[in-house]
Amino acid sequence: MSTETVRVTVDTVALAIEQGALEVLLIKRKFDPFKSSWALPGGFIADTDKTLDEAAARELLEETNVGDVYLEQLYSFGEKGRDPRGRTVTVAYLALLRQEELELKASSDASGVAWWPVNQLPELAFDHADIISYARKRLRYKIEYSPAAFMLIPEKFTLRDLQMVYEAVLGRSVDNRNFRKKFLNTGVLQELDETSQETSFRPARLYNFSEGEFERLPDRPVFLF
Amino acid sequence: MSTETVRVTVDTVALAIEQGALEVLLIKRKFDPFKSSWALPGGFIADTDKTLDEAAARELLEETNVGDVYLEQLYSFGEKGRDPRGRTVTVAYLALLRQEELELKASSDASGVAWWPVNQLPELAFDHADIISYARKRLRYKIEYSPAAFMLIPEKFTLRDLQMVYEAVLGRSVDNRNFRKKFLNTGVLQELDETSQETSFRPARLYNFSEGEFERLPDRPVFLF
DNA sequence: ACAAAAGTGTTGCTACTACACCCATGA
DNA sequence: TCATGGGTGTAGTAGCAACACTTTTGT
Repeated sequence: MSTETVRVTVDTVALAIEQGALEVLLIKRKFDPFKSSWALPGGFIADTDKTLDEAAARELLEETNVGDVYLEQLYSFGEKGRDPRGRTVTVAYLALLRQEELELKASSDASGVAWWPVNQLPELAFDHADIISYARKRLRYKIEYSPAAFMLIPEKFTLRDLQMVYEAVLGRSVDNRNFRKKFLNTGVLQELDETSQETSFRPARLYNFSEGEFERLPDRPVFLF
Repeated sequence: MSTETVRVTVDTVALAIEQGALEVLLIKRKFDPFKSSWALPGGFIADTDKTLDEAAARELLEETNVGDVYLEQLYSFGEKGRDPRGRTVTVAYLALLRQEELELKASSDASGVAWWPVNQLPELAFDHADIISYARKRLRYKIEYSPAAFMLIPEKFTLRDLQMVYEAVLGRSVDNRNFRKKFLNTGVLQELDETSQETSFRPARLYNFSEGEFERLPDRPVFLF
């Protein structure tokens, strides 16, 4: 039995929807290894972190100025050779957020922070491309039986906003009549007395997500389209 | 940013069905901390392990003599204080196996190896009770959309064997007519020309699981009962 | 009046649930 | 012939997929 220790990092795949496309938050590395490559925000566990979740939240906040966010642990990566400095285990996290509410700010460890469309990523450091595709797969499953989609849109949203999330994540279009019918039937959408901002065409009704109604659903719901 | 290193272990929740009940494989610790408590088999990553999966397989083999097994990564636990020796991150694995095919053998690090019914566990070391309940939850989801159930029964099985797995994992009984109909309709069961061993009552037909047919199913199948 | 997206119903079909009895075998 | 689990069918229902047009609004 080996008692030697290894390095452990916590890296986050933060996803958001921008104009109907799924985007991921990346930082540009300032130091070696992979200096000036793009990479996932994250870093080594600190002694002050009581939990791994806390470490992920702290790193995300420090490196990108993004806080107060939905986070869930994804998977751990520990293949030998994935970090040239020596064995490193990375606990990957998934974050879901509303891009518009955020003000990015690069940390001193990074020479940049930016959103990148997941379908046009730059060269990435380490095995971060694998981690991102794992996160996308998880999200695809997740929106089918959880309210994950609502973390990607504003509190008040139109049915079209919601449908766009499903289309962006699933990568295909869905029938709008069936989509509305099914979602309205679940009862988790609370109709508001407001409509979307004036556009040059017909304004759409706004809705809220009702956490309470969601919890009250029998079994696991299936939001499959 | 802290660059200090931490200990990383890989621990496995190995599950099997015995007489209709779900059981987990535990070892009795020979050394402190938690000397002579029961715990999950596992240990520190070795330099020779190319991947975390490999580390889990190696530890399981060394500590219990169980090899050649289905393994999947579950979740990582890293809360401060979960190991009295200092910060330790544990990457937990799930193993599914057929108990009857195994010959257990405790390693020199352990003073015992045994199967324990998940509903009557002894006091466990560390946070291993939490890890086991996480594994059970994962398995509950998993049998609904994957062929996981077939890893828990012999290659040749009766429909009753299969149903028993679902009942043990879901913790409730299911209607046998509907169960048979649904499973036979999927086409993943290959009817054999054999029947189960002579019993004092009517022998049951044996089946094979057809991996090929499973892969050919459209979308993700839903084995929900 | 036009451009643009919002919003709406029906039909056919599939797949699920609920439910109870006869069958085959060995002792 | 009895005990034991093996094996089967139906009817009602609910929910899904497929499908195209009318409405509302601002310009």
